[in-house]
Amino acid sequence: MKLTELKAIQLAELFSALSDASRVRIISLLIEGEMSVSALAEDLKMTESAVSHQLRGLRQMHLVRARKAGRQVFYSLDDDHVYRLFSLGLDHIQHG
Amino acid sequence: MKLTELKAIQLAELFSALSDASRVRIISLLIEGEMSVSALAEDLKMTESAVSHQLRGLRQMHLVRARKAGRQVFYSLDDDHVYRLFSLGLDHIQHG
DNA sequence: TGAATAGTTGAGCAACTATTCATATAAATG
DNA sequence: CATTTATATGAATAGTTGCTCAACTATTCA
Repeated sequence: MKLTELKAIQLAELFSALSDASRVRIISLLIEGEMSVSALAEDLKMTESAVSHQLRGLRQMHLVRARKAGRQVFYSLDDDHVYRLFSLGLDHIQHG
Repeated sequence: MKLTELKAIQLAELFSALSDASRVRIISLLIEGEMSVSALAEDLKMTESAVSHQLRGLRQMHLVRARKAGRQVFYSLDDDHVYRLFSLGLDHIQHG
């Protein structure tokens, strides 16, 4: 499979979005359903600022989507590719 | 999906292995079949040292496997999870 | 055995990343 | 309007990563 340099970079960027344990845990929570920034922060025992910074990256990669409701922002998974990548990854680390 | 901290770290490490354009291009070449370090280096226009460093990481994550033949070392994909992660990733960046 | 070839490895450095802290914005509340 | 609450953002910093270079190991061949 011959990849253009551009596609290689884009693929690497996609996987980079999942290459940090904090982001992985954020995704794992969002698989259950949408959550606000502060709920994520509390659950993950991270500051809201740190969570917000990470969500920004995930948003830019179109892995999560934001819905504003009053002063809260609820995040959810943007499409099911994310969930499938996640499951495949789990398969690999479990019996790999 | 509630993840243990350990699994979150392992998942992040797996995706980290694919989070660099050089490694992505290495994988994309190995999808076609096994290749020696120097063949990879030539194809990717990287030094053999740089390729070798990257292959080490991929080996440690069990994404590639090494077969020694004389003084050459041929690398190939370790299992089909890699290919499937790769394809899903491509799906995402193409119509995501 | 000695020279050449294929690959690995460790140190060092530049570039990047994740977090914290302080500050800013925006919406609800009094 | 002023205050509080929820989130976002920029700068600073500590830690990580990917490359190069030099040195090393292992194998082949003369």
